Amino acid sequence: MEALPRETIVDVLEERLREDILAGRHPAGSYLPPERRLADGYGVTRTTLKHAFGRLVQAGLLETRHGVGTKVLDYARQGGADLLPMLVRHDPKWLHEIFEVRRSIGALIAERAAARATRSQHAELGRLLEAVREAGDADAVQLADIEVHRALARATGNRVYALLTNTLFKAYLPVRAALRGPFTDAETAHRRLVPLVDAVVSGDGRRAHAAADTYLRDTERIMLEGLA
Amino acid sequence: MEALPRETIVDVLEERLREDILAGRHPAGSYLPPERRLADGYGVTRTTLKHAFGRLVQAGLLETRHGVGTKVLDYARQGGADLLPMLVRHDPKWLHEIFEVRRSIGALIAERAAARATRSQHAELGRLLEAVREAGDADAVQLADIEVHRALARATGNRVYALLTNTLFKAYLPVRAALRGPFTDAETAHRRLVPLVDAVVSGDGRRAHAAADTYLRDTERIMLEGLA
DNA sequence: GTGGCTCAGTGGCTGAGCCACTCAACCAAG
DNA sequence: CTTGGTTGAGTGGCTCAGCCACTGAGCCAC
Repeated sequence: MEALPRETIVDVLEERLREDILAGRHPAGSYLPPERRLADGYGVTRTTLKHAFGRLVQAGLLETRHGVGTKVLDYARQGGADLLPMLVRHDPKWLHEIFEVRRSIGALIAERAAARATRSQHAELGRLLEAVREAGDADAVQLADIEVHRALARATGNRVYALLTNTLFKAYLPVRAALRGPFTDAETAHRRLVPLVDAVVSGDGRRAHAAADTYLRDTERIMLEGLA
Repeated sequence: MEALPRETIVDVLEERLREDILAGRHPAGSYLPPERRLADGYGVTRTTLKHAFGRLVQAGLLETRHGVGTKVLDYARQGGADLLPMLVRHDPKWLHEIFEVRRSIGALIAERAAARATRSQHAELGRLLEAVREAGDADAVQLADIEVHRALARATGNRVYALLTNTLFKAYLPVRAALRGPFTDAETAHRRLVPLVDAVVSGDGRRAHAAADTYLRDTERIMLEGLA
């Protein structure tokens, strides 16, 4: 088992604030009510509210200025990719756009990985691929699959790809359970990955690019079917 | 003028903690000292420390568990792209890797934008391109240039590209001043952008892809020269 | 062994309070 | 009039002391 999530007040408050902002109840460019009043409204302490603010500030949703107030930013303009988990939870339509980007970048990563992966990275890919086949349930298969893609990103030799991959995964992690379609059968999931890993290990960039595209299109289609 | 940054205690503390973590003084997997002791050590209140913690938790550098402690995570494994600004500040070597990714994704964006941009987006690109020429100093040129790229990302019709673009810009924003090389002359900067915008407006995906690649290689080279 | 209890240690959260900053209104000097 | 300084209300930044809630290890009764 893995120990997981506690829902703290700050979590709930952050969620609530985010919803209020994304839903337009606090339009971009406007100022939030003063902290004392807002905290009062939500029934929490100012300190707690500020903790929630801190997260939203970092995410690019808010901007506080000492002595002035807290301004709602336009996330499309100021926000970074780390907003995606929030945005997906707020409106699943984002998933389509995330998948499209994932497909393009995934192909890019496969191509780079084919060109640059080291021997030991080839071996690691093999091990992780095998782990997909041996995973117990859909959940485990999905996680094993993610590990393969992480390893591919590492194999590019560019750590930024690894971080981007993390970001995109985090984006649909909140709705992960609804996207298990491609992973219900370990054997099938494994088979679907083989051409991609093969192409990368063979060092053929073009083939790796194509294989990644195929793989991502297939899994994407199945995932989106599962949603409908 | 633009009103900007205040360096608050939390900012400094966050920076300090981050350095201590990235430098390995708190290795991944280990636990930080208890908040009370750590706050004492840094000479701040526990509340303030927790604000700094909050940011690092969100960035994927720390994980707190009620009743247990605060664990240092492996950012390469858990961290998202929003860590990049921190990482660049800690070690400028990251810039090379960021630039490589920016080049690949930039080309991707240009290609998509060529295929999908609307008439009004074409017009907007024209306006923003003109703004580059008319910008006053290197700083303004750089900002105008960024706006062109933001508009390109929007023109893909996929909002995730816009967020990714923001993320990558934020990554080198902390060292922006050192990367002004390509923007010292507005006329030159403008001329360099023209083929890219032209290709996108013409709707020729292949040409847009190539033009973006050329543009990004050129500016990248000049920026990195400026660093050395 | 097994299960329940206790307790020390940890992070979560509070509420009251002071400090620092910003802005607009006012006012006096020119 | 214009200019420049002062003031005060309102805001976020930060502290402090303290209680609550959770975890895990050790103990104990069964």
